[in-house]
Amino acid sequence: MVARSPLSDAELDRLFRALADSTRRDIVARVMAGEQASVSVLASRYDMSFAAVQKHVAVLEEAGLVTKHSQGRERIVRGNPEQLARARELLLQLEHLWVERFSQLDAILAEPRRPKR
Amino acid sequence: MVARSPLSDAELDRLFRALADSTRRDIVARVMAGEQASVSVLASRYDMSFAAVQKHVAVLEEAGLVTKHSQGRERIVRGNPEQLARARELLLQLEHLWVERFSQLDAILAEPRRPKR
DNA sequence: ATAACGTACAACCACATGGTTGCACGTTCT
DNA sequence: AGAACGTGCAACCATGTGGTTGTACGTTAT
Repeated sequence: MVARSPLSDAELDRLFRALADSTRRDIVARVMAGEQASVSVLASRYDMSFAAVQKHVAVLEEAGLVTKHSQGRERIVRGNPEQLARARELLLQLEHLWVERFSQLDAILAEPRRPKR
Repeated sequence: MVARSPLSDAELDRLFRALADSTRRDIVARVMAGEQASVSVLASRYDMSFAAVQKHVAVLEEAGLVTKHSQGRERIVRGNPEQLARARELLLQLEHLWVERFSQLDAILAEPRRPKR
């Protein structure tokens, strides 16, 4: 159980926005799976220009989902699972609200008499 | 453990896109928490026009995160935690790829001699 | 040295997004 | 019946997004 600082609204916006594109989700999947991936190698996998893929990687990097590391003239893209965990954490919190409402409901039903409105 | 059918790329796009806005995340939080919420009651909470909030609710509805139910002249907005779970499931799968890479790595290191390249 | 490669970035374009106002229409209240 | 309310939708606008091509620049290979 690692203590993770919560993300700001703007960071969450960027994070979920980055995940809202199938090409970017695919890139994340590849780099998380450990594929040795320079930007151009990634680009060769998709039916779009190098520049387009480069932009996608930049979006992922700004969202913190990947990092880039210079290696000669190449930039190697690596996945950052921690940011995935943070996104997941938020979803879990939202789901938790759903669960908690029932305990609230129970409390209301346990009242001797509930006030009208 | 409920068997959930996987979402299409387009559905995932809509789902994460819907979550990539702090106003929408806040609406989700409210309705998941069980707040009795017509569209106009929700709208009164935010510093923007009714129409803007109505659009946000529409985006959430198309993403499957909320449902609307007629009640007289009002439309009551309810949260749908299942769609949250599906988004969370995808993140978990991506994180799982990260974990699995190490077992792959272990296998490679366990090789008597690894081929160059 | 020169060519080829990998990357970054700017300019541009079509379209989506998030906001606005205004209007139409069904429902509720007097 | 008529006023007020709640909602949906269209038109509009500024800005963002996802794609393109072209250019520049450092790194590697010949």
